[in-house]
Amino acid sequence: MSKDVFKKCFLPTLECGVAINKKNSINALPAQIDLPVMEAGILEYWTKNQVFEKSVENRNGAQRWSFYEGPPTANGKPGTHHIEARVFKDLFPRFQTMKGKQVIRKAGWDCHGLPVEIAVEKELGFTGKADIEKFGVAAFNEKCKESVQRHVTEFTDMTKRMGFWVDFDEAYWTMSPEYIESVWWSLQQIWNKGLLVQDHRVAPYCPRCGTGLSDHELAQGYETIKDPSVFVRFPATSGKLSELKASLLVWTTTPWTLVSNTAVAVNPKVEYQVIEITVDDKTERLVVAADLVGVLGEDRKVIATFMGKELEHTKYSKPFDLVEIENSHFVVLADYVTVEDGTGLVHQSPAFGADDLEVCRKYNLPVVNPINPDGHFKKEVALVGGVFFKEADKPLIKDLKSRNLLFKSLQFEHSYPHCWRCHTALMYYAQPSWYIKTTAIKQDLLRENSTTDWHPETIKTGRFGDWLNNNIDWAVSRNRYWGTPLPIWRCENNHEICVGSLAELGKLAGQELSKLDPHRPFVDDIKFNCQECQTQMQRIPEVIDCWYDSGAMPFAQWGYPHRAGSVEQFKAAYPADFICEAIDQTRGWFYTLMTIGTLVFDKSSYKTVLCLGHILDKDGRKMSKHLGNVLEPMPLMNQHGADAVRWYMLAAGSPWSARRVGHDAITDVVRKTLLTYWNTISFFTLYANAADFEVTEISSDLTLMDRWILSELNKLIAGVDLALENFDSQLAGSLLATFIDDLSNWYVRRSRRRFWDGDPVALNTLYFCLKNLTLLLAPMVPFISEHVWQSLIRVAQSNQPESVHLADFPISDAKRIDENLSASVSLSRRLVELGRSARAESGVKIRQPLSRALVSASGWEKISEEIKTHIADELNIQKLDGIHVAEADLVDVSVKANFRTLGTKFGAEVQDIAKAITEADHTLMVKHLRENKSFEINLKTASGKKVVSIDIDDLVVTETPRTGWSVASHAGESLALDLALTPELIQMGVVREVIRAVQEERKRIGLDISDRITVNWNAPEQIALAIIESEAEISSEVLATKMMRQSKQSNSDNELGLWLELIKS
RNA sequence: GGGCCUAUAGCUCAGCUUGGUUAGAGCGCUUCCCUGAUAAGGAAGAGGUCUGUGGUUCAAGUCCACAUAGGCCCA
Repeated sequence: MSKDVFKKCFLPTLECGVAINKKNSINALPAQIDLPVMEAGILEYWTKNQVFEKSVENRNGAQRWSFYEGPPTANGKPGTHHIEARVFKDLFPRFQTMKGKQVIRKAGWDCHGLPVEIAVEKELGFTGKADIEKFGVAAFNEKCKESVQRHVTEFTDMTKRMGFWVDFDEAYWTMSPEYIESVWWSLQQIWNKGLLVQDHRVAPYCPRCGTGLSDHELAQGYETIKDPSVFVRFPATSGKLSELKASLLVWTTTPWTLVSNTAVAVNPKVEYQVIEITVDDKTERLVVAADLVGVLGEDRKVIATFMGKELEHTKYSKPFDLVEIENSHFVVLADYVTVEDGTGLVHQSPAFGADDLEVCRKYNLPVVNPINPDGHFKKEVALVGGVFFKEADKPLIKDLKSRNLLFKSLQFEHSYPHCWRCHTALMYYAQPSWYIKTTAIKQDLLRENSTTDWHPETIKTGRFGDWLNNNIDWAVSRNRYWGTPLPIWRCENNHEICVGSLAELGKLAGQELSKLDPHRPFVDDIKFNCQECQTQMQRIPEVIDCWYDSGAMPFAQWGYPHRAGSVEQFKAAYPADFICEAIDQTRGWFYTLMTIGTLVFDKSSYKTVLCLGHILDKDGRKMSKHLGNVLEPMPLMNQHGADAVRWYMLAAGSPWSARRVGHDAITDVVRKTLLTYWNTISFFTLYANAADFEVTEISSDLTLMDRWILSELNKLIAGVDLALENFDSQLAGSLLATFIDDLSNWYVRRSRRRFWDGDPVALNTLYFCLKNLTLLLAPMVPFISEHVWQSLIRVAQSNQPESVHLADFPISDAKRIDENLSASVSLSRRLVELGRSARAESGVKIRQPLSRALVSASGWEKISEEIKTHIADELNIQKLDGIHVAEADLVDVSVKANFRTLGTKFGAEVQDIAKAITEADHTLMVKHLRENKSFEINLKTASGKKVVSIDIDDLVVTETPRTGWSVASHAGESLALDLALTPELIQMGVVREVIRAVQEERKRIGLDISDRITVNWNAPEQIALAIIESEAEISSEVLATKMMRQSKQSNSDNELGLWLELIKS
């Protein structure tokens, strides 16, 4: 069907909400469906009727289920990974809404930060901060703002297309003045607690560009280079090491940092040895970790052994005397020191190493930095003054050698970060920076994490728990332009004040500032006098980490506490019942959200978190522009349909494990599940239309098949509900797919005749199943379920809600669940499979009736006559019997040990028992067991003879007739077909062939399923006799009012030699 | 370099919590069958060193250790 045709038959139904045909009965829906076209219509319907808005309003006064939208950074085009998170962010709010909760969904946009700045710099062709300053901060920030707005449009389009319901009109923007004010307020709270402080921080820094680099920039610029690696002697000058005349042996790959050497770190728990070696007749003593003495060569002697902690405060003579460093040069203890490479003694230069800085700070050691921000040693430094840091290695090594301090020098190949813009080797460089002292609230964070519900659970104590346990203070300031300005003003005498709102700032400055753009450079222009010393205060230059912005969204999205009504809005939604992002957010948003919540409110911002795995390309690699394997979301949805993509993300794999995405994979799941569902809908409408079906209560005279499918349906409702409560969309998906298969390929298949006959009970049962199935599918595949709701459910029941998404989630009726029936039907389906297998094996077509089959299976006795009829009918067999009716000596019995039961009973003896069972006379053993319930086995064991008793459950028994039968068996169940044919059976086979031929002809010439016909026919004599004899049966099957043999007509070339002509009567 | 996650059929994935002797599903492939849901459905077959190596156990895809590869985060 073409898309245009489809639109025609689809849209009118939607427009008026009722069927087009005048009887107000159900329309037959086409068997094919074009998902993308259908979805366009649904999107229109939702917008026009404000269905999303209504789904929220409908739950006014209901229990709140709070969802926080993690704002995407609008610094580029949305990718397929953005769909992934958004599918899950949509599913659970829809589900909870249907369950009766109110779920307010506020969109959000993360606007600030280096990623945006870099994108703009690229656009403008900038290479560094100097270009930005030249261009002007105001103009640059304006460009950033424009860039954000441009990309937000693309995100909005994608989000709407995929059916993610979120409120864009009320979206929060982290760059809006009221958002920034709210962030300021929270920073002031933290400031007031004394947890926002300025400190030195060692960060990767490009000396050429004059700027620090973010981690994400760092990751782009690793290059493999060769560096010198030197082992240097630091002679001890105090304590036992000095008495032993030993030198500390220190290893480093950055000799240039030795100029500012401040201390040597050892691990307190590692064993160190004083080793005496002799090289070229010179004997010396060196200190290295016991595990690393290998670096000293083979010829060595242990003089003394110390634990690292015993060496603390041992003084040594410093390697260079080029800069002044007071109260320093002794051994310090640090847990991070390892014995994996080097010597186990680590040179400390706090200006150039984050670990070094942290360790030295504990010992109150000074931070000395002999290098200018341009990467060159300060002019006044002897030997290397004015030299670029990387160039200083050579002269320094030469100098060490001349003073006999160099023990060994090698070349060392490793990957080292370079500036991704100019390829200059980066320095780790100490810069003043603002910190939030998160280490001070570490215990609170661990407490909050312990009550957080993580999915999957391993993250809680694993990745996230580890991260919290190793928590370091949050370096929150950035020396950049496009970000929330840090609201701290400082005077000449270093008095500082942290401002919490524009009103407060206005008061301080004595001017009306409520309309001030709080961004740079405007905010930098606000100056006022210090209240303590009256000198001028001006804002410090830094902006804050954009991760703080997004982590502040629980309150900042409402403009809390400044905006009117924000206090109530915040309280009603804090903490969130649900947040959901991919795993890379453990140290990102998951962390900042919990940390800011705990800092400001002493309570984490979320109760439950779903942590998704990443999606990968079809070859298992991550998607990146660099590799060119990115799947664009819009074309993906326009090709397969948003529902198809959604179903794939939700159901084809676990939410929390990484998954591959490719076109073929999506096509597969759609064909299998969504189209089967649609086909069943289409099948139903075909017969409901023909029968003028009307919905009624579930009838009391249900058939066994009806009771079975209703039992399965109620199990499904309970199962899907539980799975979705546990955020396990894969389980929900597989339960739904199994039910769709049960419904389509067993219930409908086995009940076809009832549908042909327009049986209202069957139609009503199927309708009830489809309606509930549609409700269950609605949160996962909102488009096709809405389409079915509009074109079937609301047509059949005009009193139903105007959208499936305004309906309530079904409630499972435990009274309708019948586990015994379920087990029986399940067995019957396995037996049918065996029967088909036996048919295929023997080459006797199913169209050829057979007289009898024998069944051997546990549970067979409990199977009702009605189910037996279904098996017989499906296999075209006249009579089914249990194997017990056969003469015992005609039956083969084979027996295998059931290890599961035997193993638990007998443990280690199980192998001997299994052997004894195999060797026993199976026929006798089974006979004995059936009569006496137990059977004794004589075992020969190492310790002598032993008798053990087994029962029938310890065996897997397979019984099969010995001769003249076609047998199929599996796992202890078997079915045997009696292949003997009689003339009567053969004639019945012929009749079936004829009926099939007529039906095929009916379809070929395009008759409607209810058209009555006259059949003109001819056939060879033997076939003709059979036809004449069974004329009544054939007529009724093919809706013939008359059957007339036309003996003059010649035989056709079909298998029977049958000639047919059908005339519509 | 460290931590965590993943590895099962040609492809996409279940199964592992709670070990049981013939490891499943769908798609794809081959050969058949069925025929008023028919561009659907069914059966059989080919296709698996359950990444590898050790260990625990009567028994390991499943539990443990190590290794390899990929992913994520951190250095």
